[in-house]
Amino acid sequence: MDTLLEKLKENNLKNTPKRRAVIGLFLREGASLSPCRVRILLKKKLPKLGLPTVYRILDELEKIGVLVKVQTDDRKLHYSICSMPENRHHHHFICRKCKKVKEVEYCNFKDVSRFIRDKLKCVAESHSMQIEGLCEKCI
Amino acid sequence: MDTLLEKLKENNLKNTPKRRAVIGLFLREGASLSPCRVRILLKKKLPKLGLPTVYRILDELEKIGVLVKVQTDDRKLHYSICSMPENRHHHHFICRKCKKVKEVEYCNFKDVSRFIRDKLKCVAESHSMQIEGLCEKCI
DNA sequence: TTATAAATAGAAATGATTTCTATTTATAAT
DNA sequence: ATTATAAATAGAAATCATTTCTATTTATAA
Repeated sequence: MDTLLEKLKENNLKNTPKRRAVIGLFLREGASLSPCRVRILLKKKLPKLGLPTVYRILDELEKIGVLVKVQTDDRKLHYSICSMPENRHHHHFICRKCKKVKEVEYCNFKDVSRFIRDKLKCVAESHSMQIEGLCEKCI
Repeated sequence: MDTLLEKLKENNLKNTPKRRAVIGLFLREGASLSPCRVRILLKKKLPKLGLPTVYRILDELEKIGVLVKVQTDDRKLHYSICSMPENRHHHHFICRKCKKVKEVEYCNFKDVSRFIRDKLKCVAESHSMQIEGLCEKCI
């Protein structure tokens, strides 16, 4: 938590109660959350927290690397906490039951891009992968 | 084209001018298109084509396997034609310049799911991957 | 040719996300 | 501690993709 709060300062973002609450929530939940869900879960503690504020906070936290966007089938915004050190490439596993997100430090970009080059004559520049399944607890 | 039109019949969908036009468009373009873009591109030929109709046609064509949804960063709907025989697992490469979509018959799901099982103690059930880059013509 | 269900147009609703403005607050300098 | 300042926030309103609804039109099988 403290490390994450320092990140705010490093990036000239003020340490406000709402930002702390959002970070704390993601740490507790460990799951991917939509802006709407974030608001609902913080409703009791922060009844005046507005949805636009939630959107802005999530956006800021993503920009400084505290959160990551997670792709979902419903094409809505979802974020989860990101504990991976900056710029360390990785993917995400999401439990389809409890929505917990785990970081996956496995990648085969080399093989993929070789395939793209040899078979399609194209140049792969980036890729993203989402893996869905059941986590340890939900199996 | 004829193969695709047969698919309509197989699935009890009528062979209408609008459906033919949409399929034809995707065949010509070979790129991923949003519903809005589909409408714009067909405006001249079908001035009365409504957006709700486009949405419904795209949805139907996806359900019968003529089109596939393509994931994009903007979290909007995008489709592209799918020439891969049913249920043959594959991924998609999208050119970031011209938006052309190419099917990628390469997958490393075995390795990924082994990693998920051994390192995270989770069970991977499905995954999706998008690869972005430059196609032959746009390099 | 006709009867029928399916397909469509167009208006309207929905709902996520963004923008805007006035007010409040964290923080650095005193 | 106080104060000045820019940054952060609330709340209303706008935007825009997507969906729903209803009346009308059309493809197709008999």
